[in-house]
Amino acid sequence: MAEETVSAALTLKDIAREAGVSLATVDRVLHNRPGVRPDTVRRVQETIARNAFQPHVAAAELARGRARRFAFVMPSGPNPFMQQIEAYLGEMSAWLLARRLSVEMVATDVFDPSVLAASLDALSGDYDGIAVVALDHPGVRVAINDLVEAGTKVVTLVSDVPSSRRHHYVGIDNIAAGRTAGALVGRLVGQKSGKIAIIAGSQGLRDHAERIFGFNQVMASEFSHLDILPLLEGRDEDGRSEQLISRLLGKHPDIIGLYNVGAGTQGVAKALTEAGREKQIVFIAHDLTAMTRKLLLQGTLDVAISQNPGHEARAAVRVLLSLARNEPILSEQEKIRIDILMRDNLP
Amino acid sequence: MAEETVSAALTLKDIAREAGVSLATVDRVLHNRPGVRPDTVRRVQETIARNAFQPHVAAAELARGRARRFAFVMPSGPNPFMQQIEAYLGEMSAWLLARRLSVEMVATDVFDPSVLAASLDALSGDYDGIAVVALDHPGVRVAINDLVEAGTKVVTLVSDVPSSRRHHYVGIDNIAAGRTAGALVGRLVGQKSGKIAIIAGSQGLRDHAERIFGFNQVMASEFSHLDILPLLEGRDEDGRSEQLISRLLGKHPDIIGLYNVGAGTQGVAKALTEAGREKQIVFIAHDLTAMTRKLLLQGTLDVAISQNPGHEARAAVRVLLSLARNEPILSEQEKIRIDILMRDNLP
DNA sequence: GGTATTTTGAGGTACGCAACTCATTTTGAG
DNA sequence: CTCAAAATGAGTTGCGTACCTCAAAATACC
Repeated sequence: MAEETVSAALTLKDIAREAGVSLATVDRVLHNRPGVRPDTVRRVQETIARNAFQPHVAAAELARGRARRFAFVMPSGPNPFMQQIEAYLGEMSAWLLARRLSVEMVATDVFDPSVLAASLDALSGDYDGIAVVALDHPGVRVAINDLVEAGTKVVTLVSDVPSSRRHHYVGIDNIAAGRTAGALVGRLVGQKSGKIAIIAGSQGLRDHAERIFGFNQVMASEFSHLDILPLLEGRDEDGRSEQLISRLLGKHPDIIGLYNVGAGTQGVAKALTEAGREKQIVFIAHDLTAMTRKLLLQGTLDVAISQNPGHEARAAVRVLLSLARNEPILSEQEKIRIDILMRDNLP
Repeated sequence: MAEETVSAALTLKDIAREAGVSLATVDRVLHNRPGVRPDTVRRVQETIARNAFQPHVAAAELARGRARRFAFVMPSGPNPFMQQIEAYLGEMSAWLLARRLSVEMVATDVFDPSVLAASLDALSGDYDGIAVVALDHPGVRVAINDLVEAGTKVVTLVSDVPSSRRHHYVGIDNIAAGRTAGALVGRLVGQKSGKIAIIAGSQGLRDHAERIFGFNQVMASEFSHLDILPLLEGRDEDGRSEQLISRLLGKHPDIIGLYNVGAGTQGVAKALTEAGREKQIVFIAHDLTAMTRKLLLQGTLDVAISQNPGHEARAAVRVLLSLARNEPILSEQEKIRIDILMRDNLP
């Protein structure tokens, strides 16, 4: 009778034996520690590659002892989107605890570059990884690069700083989001012709500017028969947005579409319903909140374009963890999709 | 100077001390082993709860030694959707290896209840968890229940068997998907009136039947001015679907909307373009493949309703793993969304 | 009361790796 | 060839849990 061939998973010891070196040397190679001849490094790495060896993540985690600390740098003040991210992190607490990970929230004024940069500087050295809702500004870029230089893993969240050396961006392509909004407005107004209104928080916000850009791109190239009204800026405030839209509706009885790029959706909706035109005007906005959900079900809001905040929170944690462990990232998994939410596919 | 308060994570030893029992007893409680007085069990559990203690997953994983084995029971034959799931599992191979997990594919005729049930029976005892694309049939239900009874974790994938004792379902709500399709057709045809065509693989397939149900529901309640043509059955084959649609288009010059419930989208698209009516007719189908992607970009297909196969593959693995570890499941994370994909939000 | 049974304690081993020390060997420069 | 520096080997310890054995204590039963 043949002996049973037990294909037990390989261990570092097996790699050491096969490469003809000691465990200590394999360990040095694996962690880029100095004191190994380039020749030997190659030999060990080849053995690892040939056997498709992966260190047992549980053993590695257990052996390193210290827990990993991550920080989420988020805007201060009451921002529903950010509050959702925080809530989803809370839902993960058992998951985090079982892995001995700690995630701390750091609130700061992310809209002031020097304040944000100072906040980031202050975190240096204390954390293994940092997720930050960042403004794209030279000072912030430098602060991020300093963190990376010091060995901290950095992930930008929701808003990217592409010119920095951050390891990863967790968020959507806002130009594509704007294009999606444009295509939906154009398609949903049907054969009618008329005016399209567009309101944003501010053109100075990178994500808003990008959405507007994508929106205009599609409107110009595919729905040029529609008349786009000049952009309004509502500063993401309900009151101001309502005022602006009310006035606009009064002036233009032939508005058939409305795109709200940023927050303040409640104000916009109020203006629409008070004018009694919520059924005639195609209304598209961003993000799924309790309020936009209600508006979708009522029919006031036709489409909500959304990025899943739960997914973003979890993806940021997973990416930071993979980076800290020197594990490959499942890019498909961590990519944030542009969700088109209508009444019937509400999650 | 005050001593530093090191808040090291709790261990089983700490729980044992605080509960006034030995490590062995805590272990017995934690793993539901017999030989502990109910009174003591409660005391230990309370201590665990009071401290929000979570066993260190890495230590637990390392200590148990044996690797976990999972099986994916999938339809045999060339099914692009299933091939995608397989491909995504392949992308996870490093991730799986690092956790010493093995995932094996088992192809079978999932459309024959007795064959499927026999396949499931044959797997009993060999696996820690099984994900299965299951037919909803009494024989299959029994096979699933037997597996659960024997301690195997079972997850239904894409197609559910709600009456069984499976631990979890990874897939979408197909009624909601049909409703979404209906709402989109209704909205996108605009003010026009005319006929709506609908073609499915077979009404006998549970997912198809559910989508049709949802679709008709919305059409009846909200777009009753549209004339729904009798359902065609294309058996998910391109050739047959093309024939059926060609004939239908010839008979009805006033078709303005078309919903393909199942596969065979290529055939349907061919019939549309050969009739030269791909721009006039709103066309909605399911799933994102290389082909539907092309059709979306061309404008032949207006919307693809999709469930992310990568997400489904990963969610199934994660859920099986969490179940095997007796860990809580992050339900938000594992919920599969109904994706509305248009040209501008293609992933 | 004594005996059988149940419950609990004490302790050990193993899992695979990180991180470290110290001794030894090899290499390279002069 | 000599000596210093670099490279490598050999070994230890500890991480927190699972799983096991055996003895001791507590309890139940008659």
